[in-house]
Amino acid sequence: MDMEAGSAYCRKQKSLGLLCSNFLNLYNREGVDTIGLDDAATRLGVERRRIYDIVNVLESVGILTRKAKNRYTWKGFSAIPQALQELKEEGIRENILSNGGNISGKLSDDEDDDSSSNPNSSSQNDNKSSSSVLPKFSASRADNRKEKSLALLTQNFVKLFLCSKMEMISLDEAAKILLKSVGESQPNRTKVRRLYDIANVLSSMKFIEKTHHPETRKPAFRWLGLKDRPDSASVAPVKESKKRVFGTDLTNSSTKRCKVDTVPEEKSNPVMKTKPQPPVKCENLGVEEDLHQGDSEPAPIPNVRSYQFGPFAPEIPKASGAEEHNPSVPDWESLASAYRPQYHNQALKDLFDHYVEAWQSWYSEVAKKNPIQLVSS
DNA sequence: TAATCCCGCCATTGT
DNA sequence: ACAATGGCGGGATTA
Repeated sequence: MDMEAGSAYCRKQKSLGLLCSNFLNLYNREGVDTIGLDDAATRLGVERRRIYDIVNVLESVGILTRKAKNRYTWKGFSAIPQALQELKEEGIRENILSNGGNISGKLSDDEDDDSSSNPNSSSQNDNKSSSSVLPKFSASRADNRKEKSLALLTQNFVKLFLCSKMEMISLDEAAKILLKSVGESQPNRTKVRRLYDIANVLSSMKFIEKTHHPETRKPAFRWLGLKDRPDSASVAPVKESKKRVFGTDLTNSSTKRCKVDTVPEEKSNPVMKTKPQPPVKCENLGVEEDLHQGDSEPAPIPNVRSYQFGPFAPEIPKASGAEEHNPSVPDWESLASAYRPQYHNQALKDLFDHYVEAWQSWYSEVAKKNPIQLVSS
């Protein structure tokens, strides 16, 4: 029975990784400096919950910072090197894998340079209470929650790669190692689930890539991080114009999986809360709908929709027709340029180009200063 | 079947 | 009290 007509639910189109890619190329353009969660959710066509996931991991890597309620500040890719550097230092300092017990308590978790301290203040600050004295382990019961946060898990996961020598880790191992947090015990079934989420978004940014353990054949992830780029050489910069195009919006969403639905059985109770607003209006987001910034773009887009993988979907679908390149994929840059060609979809091509460009600029930024160089605070 | 991981309920925390 | 955040894990989807 059933009546699916042409669209079947496809989990991959709703993955966090893809969502992350969309998020990135939606906000990674000049003019953007602040991001509203509601706006993001609407434009990307996903529920708020998912935005929290994305934002949390992106913040862990320095791309964003929370500014206020419902609002994040876009720092950009250029903030990554610094963040990773600090993450690395922190990791070495406290953690030290292999451990011996656990990461010494957990004190400072956040990183980021943070702006300088307020210069203002001429003197005694006022402020209310300054109870924090820092001594006394204040293992606040409250912060217990943060111990398990996605953000922290992300940072620890990254630290693991940054500090440890092993460069191929399976999520199970990672979960086990990262279990050092306060007396957690037991199986971390949940933790692994979270790790999958994290791995997906990190993969979409190409920080890591999925592979297989040579021996075990078991799936594992390899750190790509900011691979040093030897000389630019490849990648022709700015090939075409098209700096900020984006008229097409690729939303995930189309055919939901939904939970309670029209089940042919079961007592459907009255009262099912279900979602208050299921109207997933996804289909095509307006091309013009938009908001601040006068981004007027004629948007020639021919109605895109199928589109199956973002420019950075993990694992390149070998669907490519005529491609002659090694499967090893050592460098993204070369691969990227090799790929650029055929894309029947104009919009997709533009989008891809844009991303490549952004990535490039980020790389050059990184290239200027070695990643392994302590930055003077 | 095992590996992956989306979805959204609902506990927390913020205002 | 209500709104914003975000653990958590059931179970659908994929490999």
